[in-house]
Amino acid sequence: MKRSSATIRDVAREAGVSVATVSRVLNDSGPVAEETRERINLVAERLRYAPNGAARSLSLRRTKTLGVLLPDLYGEFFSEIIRGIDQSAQQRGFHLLVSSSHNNLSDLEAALQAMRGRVDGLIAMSPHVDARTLIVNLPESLPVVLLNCAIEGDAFDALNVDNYGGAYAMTQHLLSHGHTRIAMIKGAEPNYDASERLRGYRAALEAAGIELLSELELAGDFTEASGYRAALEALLLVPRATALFAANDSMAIGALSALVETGVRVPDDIAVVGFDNIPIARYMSPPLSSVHVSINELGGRATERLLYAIDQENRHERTREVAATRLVLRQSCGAHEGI
Amino acid sequence: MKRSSATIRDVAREAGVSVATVSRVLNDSGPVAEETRERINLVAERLRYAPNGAARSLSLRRTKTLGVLLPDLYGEFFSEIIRGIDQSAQQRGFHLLVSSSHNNLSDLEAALQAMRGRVDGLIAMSPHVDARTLIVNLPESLPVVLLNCAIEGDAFDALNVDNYGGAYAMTQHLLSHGHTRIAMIKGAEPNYDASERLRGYRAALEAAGIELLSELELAGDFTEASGYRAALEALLLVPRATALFAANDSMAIGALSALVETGVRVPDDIAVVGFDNIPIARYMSPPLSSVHVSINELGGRATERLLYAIDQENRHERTREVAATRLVLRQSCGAHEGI
DNA sequence: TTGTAGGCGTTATCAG
DNA sequence: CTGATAACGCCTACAA
Repeated sequence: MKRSSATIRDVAREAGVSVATVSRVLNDSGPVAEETRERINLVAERLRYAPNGAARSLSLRRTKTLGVLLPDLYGEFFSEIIRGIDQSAQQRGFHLLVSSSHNNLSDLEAALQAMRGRVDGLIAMSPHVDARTLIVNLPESLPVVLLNCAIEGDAFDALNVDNYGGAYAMTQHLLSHGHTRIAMIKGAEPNYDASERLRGYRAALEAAGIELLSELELAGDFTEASGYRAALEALLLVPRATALFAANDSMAIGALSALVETGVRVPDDIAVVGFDNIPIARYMSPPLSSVHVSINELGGRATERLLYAIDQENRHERTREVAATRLVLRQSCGAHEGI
Repeated sequence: MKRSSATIRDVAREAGVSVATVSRVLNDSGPVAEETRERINLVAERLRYAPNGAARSLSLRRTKTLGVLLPDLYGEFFSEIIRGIDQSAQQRGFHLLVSSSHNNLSDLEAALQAMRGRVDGLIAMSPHVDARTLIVNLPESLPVVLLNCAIEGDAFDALNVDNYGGAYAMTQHLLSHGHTRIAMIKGAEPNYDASERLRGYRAALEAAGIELLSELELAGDFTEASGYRAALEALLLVPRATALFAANDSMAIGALSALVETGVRVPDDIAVVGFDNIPIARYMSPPLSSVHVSINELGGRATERLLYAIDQENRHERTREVAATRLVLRQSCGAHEGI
């Protein structure tokens, strides 16, 4: 019973041929006599031979795997996005090397370093990541697609959600239904999505000639718990806000829960809306209105872009793409009844 | 401007030393004069040198990465479990090669093959996977931890949720509160979790001397949508069921939604309970009672086990571990009011 | 159609 | 302390 597994040499020896021939039949490159081919296949199967990935990558200079850099895997948003990435990648025979939860910069740099020679390209999604860090830590030959990052310059391909536009549109919608005291539950602070959504909210209010009140901008960190707390805070405002715009659905769901518990009716007493339109939003009670983002499509799109960049050996134009959002109006904002 | 990135040779040449010395300072193995060490570090930094992972793995015979095999990444359950795995892995400096969405067997086999030489160990979580497939497709030297798989034999380390016990306990709880007509929304069919949970439900009913009725076992597939549909079906039963036990929380949430929409009060008219206790369960209205599973802890635990196996070079006893569950009773089952 | 040999980038074992 | 040099497992000219 051998300790380590069969190599191409073992197969060659058993089949009485050279490694070159074995390699040829396994990748069917080059001509091989039908008879030897069969013999080799048989031996390979018997020995349960499978090529060693590391050796293969080293020799071929490509790994057939994509690196995915994430901030943290919490919640449905990320699970959806990875899902989108994985589906597209798998379709093209690529694997995923994921690395998440980078709180500090050195963690991130370490992860970046470790990707070297292990991936053919990289999808980076840390909202904290700035381009500089990436440029410094990556070989220029590695194709990169930035997903939802605060981008500066045009060194990378980038894919962003229209956070600003979505927030603007949703705020405008609330305004058009008579709300003037709209509170926003903000996202985690140094986050790009968070600040863009806040910017959209503010811009819409200003465009409507409504004064921005800092008391209406409530702290949050994208978790249900923070949405819950923020909603309780919102109830203390005088006069009370008539609408609550959470920077993501998780917080909106937390807020809904707080309101139900305190006997505040949604949407009659207060309207609630979220952002992302995660699958579960539709099943809340009342069903949650939200700014729809095609999350897994976003992941898929990023993968396509990356694979293209890899095919072109990075000799393509860098482009920036902004994924549109659209409002999905359900009962939580009272749109159905028309306030 | 060089096309490909710097190798250890480049660093050696620039610093006027041999590759061996460079390797020594980079991994600080072996003694090196302080002066040369500094020089090498400087050059390495200037050249932005980072060791090639593939070459490193090939030479060291270990990759510092763990393979993760998943059925599909849908929903909060999987996102939580990967999160748990990733956290533990990262702590020990390991990366994750994930591969999911294996519908057919050949996909799975391909993924397994591709892991060869790319990972130091494997966490497999497909509820469809049977041990045979794994054994046949993996080199015996690769440590494997089975997570929530239908296991047979003792060829692998295994970690399971106490699906049976949890379902039994929850059913018993409902029974003890006077429910006798308890409907179960089943999980996706060939799934191990699904069948174990069903088995627990049935056993509890039988133990209470209650007849099993097939009309009370409703089809589901773990998605919110299927829970929604099942709840509507349940309402058609005569006499109506007084409690609804969904095989996971997503379906329970779908069911809640359907009940609210049709004006059926929970828990007054019908109790609803789920399984998994995903983070969002607590924020439903009414808050969802569920069988708690420490999901991300489960992932973390699996990782620990795998890392241990790797450390022991697989020369350890295989063990099977069952993670306990506990009931988390919130308002959706009326436990607070005591039916 | 097949085999030989060199290289992919590192690490590690020897001598010096 | 440092430098050759042989692995690691695979692919691919180039020769035969």
